[in-house]
Amino acid sequence: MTDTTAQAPRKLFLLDAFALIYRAHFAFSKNPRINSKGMNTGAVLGFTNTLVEVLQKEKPTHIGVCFDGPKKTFRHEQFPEYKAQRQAMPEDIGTAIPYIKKIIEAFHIPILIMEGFEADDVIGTLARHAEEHGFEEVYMMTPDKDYCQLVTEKVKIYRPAFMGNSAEILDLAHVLQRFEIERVAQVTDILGLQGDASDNIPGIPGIGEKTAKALIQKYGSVENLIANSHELKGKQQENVRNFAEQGLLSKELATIHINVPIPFEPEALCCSAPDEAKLTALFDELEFRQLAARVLKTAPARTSATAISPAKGKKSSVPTGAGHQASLFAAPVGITEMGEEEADVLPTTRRTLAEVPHQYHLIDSPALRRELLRFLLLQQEVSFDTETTGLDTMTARLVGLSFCWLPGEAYYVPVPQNNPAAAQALVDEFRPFLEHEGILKIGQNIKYDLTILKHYGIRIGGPLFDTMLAHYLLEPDMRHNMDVLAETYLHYTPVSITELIGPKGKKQKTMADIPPAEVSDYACEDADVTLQLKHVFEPKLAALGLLKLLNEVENPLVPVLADVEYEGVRIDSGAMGDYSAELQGYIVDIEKQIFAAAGQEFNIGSPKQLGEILFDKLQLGGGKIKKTKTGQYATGEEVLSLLAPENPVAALILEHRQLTKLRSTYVEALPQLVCEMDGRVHTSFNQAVTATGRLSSTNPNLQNIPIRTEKGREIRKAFVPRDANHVLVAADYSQIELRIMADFSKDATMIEAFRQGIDIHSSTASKVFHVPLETVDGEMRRKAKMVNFGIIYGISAFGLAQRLGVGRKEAVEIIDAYFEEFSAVKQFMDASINKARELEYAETLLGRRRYLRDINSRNATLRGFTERNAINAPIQGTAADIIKIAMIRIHDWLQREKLGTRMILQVHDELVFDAPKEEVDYIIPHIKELMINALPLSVPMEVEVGTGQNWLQAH
DNA sequence: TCCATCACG
DNA sequence: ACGTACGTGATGGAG
Repeated sequence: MTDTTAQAPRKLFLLDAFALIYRAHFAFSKNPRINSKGMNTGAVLGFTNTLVEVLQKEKPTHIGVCFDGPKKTFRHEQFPEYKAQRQAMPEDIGTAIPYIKKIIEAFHIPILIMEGFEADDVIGTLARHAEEHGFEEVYMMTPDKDYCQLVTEKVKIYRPAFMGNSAEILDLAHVLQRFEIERVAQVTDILGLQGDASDNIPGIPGIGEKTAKALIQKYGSVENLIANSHELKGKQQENVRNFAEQGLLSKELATIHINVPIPFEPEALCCSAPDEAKLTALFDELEFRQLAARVLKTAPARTSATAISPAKGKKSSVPTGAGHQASLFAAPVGITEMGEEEADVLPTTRRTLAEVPHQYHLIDSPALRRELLRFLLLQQEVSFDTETTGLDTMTARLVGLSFCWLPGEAYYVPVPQNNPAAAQALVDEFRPFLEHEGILKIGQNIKYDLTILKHYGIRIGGPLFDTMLAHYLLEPDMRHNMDVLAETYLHYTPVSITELIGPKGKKQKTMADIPPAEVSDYACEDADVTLQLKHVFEPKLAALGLLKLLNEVENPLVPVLADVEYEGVRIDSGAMGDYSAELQGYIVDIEKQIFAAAGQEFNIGSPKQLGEILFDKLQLGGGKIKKTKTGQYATGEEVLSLLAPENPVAALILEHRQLTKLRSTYVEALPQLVCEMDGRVHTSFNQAVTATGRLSSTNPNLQNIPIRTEKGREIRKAFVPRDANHVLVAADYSQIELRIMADFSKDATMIEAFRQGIDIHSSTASKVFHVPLETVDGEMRRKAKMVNFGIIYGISAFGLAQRLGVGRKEAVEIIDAYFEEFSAVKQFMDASINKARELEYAETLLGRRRYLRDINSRNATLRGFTERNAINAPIQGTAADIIKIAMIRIHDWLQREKLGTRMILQVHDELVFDAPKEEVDYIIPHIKELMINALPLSVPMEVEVGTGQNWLQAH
């Protein structure tokens, strides 16, 4: 960062022309740009936009555009099938290329082509030359991931911006993290193993992305993997041995060669002013008026696609350590010298504790503890972490607390003696800080710490900031472990827990087995890293307009979920046991019938064996036999239902499936998870896993308890109130997602139906089938219901046809009729996709994003998926936003009113409460009101509430 | 560890 | 020409 040279830094951009042209072309393929002469100008415009943007925004000192050379490359000689699946170049691209070349020339940018080599070889070679010539920054501009193998500290990938979203720079750390490798050269090993369908690189069968990463992590290279194939097991060993050569060839094909005989002439790559006359003529001919205005007049400032909203709340003036006198609390030192704005651009090697200045202190005397507490109470925000004996909050015991309020400086307070009373005493000592309402508490997955401390009678006070949730809003579909976050955003590798407590085993050590002096660095580091992550994430969230969502929804939801989990749900284990026996009786009986029909015994639960019995032995299906993608017979619900008329055994198998599912997943599993202390099950709600903003529930999953079938419903009878003085109260949003669709689309017909309180599926049926509401029959309503679901999911004729069991033609007619009647819905769906194409993300009413980076993919299937996501994600996500707000307000209200009612479950559009009988009549209208008004829409919200002695009754 | 299957919204 | 409804988690079987 200390640049002492007089010369300005040299910055080279190398563009992969064909990759960018293809991407540009397909980005416009859905609504092509045709000029008055009938020419499809999408590719030219997209490419030129990209070029102009990089020139204006990145201001390179040097630039070159590389095209694939003519003739076949050496790769085709090695492997004739190479890129054989590639379709011929679309005609529109063929006509675009001469124009693109002229535009590049008008910009005075050299075009680089080498016969017999592809652009990636040329770019790789030139990038390496440039680095050797001392260029400070070299960017390979391409959407192609193969280039990852070329990335170094100086050479990075520049993934171009498209239509308003910002560009992305992939540096060394990104690449290593993404492929989970140690050296970028191993990218070729990964690609060599897993193959690449688009280039027709075969790879090794049975090895996909996951396996490839794991194998390369273990063996380092394809060659070494083959040499050690004796260590592999079964089919995998067989495949690696049989396809060893194919694997090596694949690696070779994926390897970019950086020894292309091309001279490196920096002067030739120098940027210079464009030939404006030529550009004017070209843009005129192509009818690029806006572009011409941007390029040829003044250089206008680009407006950002997102508004930057200032951070809300108090201007924090965090006391720095400098003013404090105690020697312990010295001046701050940082883990890295990196400023926030540099963090995501700078590639650095990842550093560890030993390489970085820090002051971590073990606080192990009463005097030091008192002093620490005094300082804690002076702060406005503190990150803290609990060290415990395990991850299960119900059984884990506290081992120590760490705190940090200045980067690089942290404090660890161990529990003085290893006993519960000492832990309680320590917690009590720090209670004034922990319960302080004025201090912001920062943590990574802070719900865990809240729950641990709750067992010691602490209710954490003050606002919360969870770095895990902050990152969840920034990158919803990535992982949010602290270690990954530290590597990505701080270029720092924290001490691993394994280093401290040893590998997993039967004699697994816990924190309590390690001397506090050794735990101290680890614990301090966690609090320190968490604080630094907060400082990195906050401005990013502000820039994307996500701070409000974090501070007003996600962070306040944390203590609510902690309470919901802590309360738990009582399960009637006796009833479960009885039902298990009953189910077992049915299962044995059905098994006998199936074996009789099959003429032999076999494992009904094995899709493989079942397929062989049904299709080989019994010859069912009359030739029309479906296979799964792995080549086995498909025996899913759909297939078996089709076979049912042909042979009664199919229906028996379906029934067997249902019963064994109920037994193993619910009836047997749930009682085992009942906590001995209180007779309740305590699920975990994960707030940072779904792509849309919903919660998920694990261990056990209480969001998929059966209800749709009679035998399944029985299970809900075992979900009971805590005691005889309580009842369960269940409150459901009615049709929340369709109401959101009505609000988003402002469709008059749909809004009217909701305002009048008409059954929405009947209403839809009446419109679609053109009959009066009164004459809508069950069958019409059923079909309309499926259509309504389809609307929320981003409808497709094929999908609807499948669900309705009708032909595709009829499905198309129904959809057409729907869009005729609900034209605003159709417009909204189109607009959603168009918006997502520009932004490459979709957002909810509160600004929660889901990135849709494949929305402009040229792979039609992938693009189709992503387009449906563009419609579904805002709807599903807004529903999630709404119920989260309701949960926070209801929890808040129950506390303020000091009521005994407890929220005990959330199931996406339903909340369940365990309520004292005498409170029921009082709480119901309030809960309804709080749910209805959580986020008012232009259509009324409806909430249905029921009560009962078990969850089934409460519906 | 992956796959197929199926439970829920 | 292709292959499709959206979002989850747990299970048993097979490699």
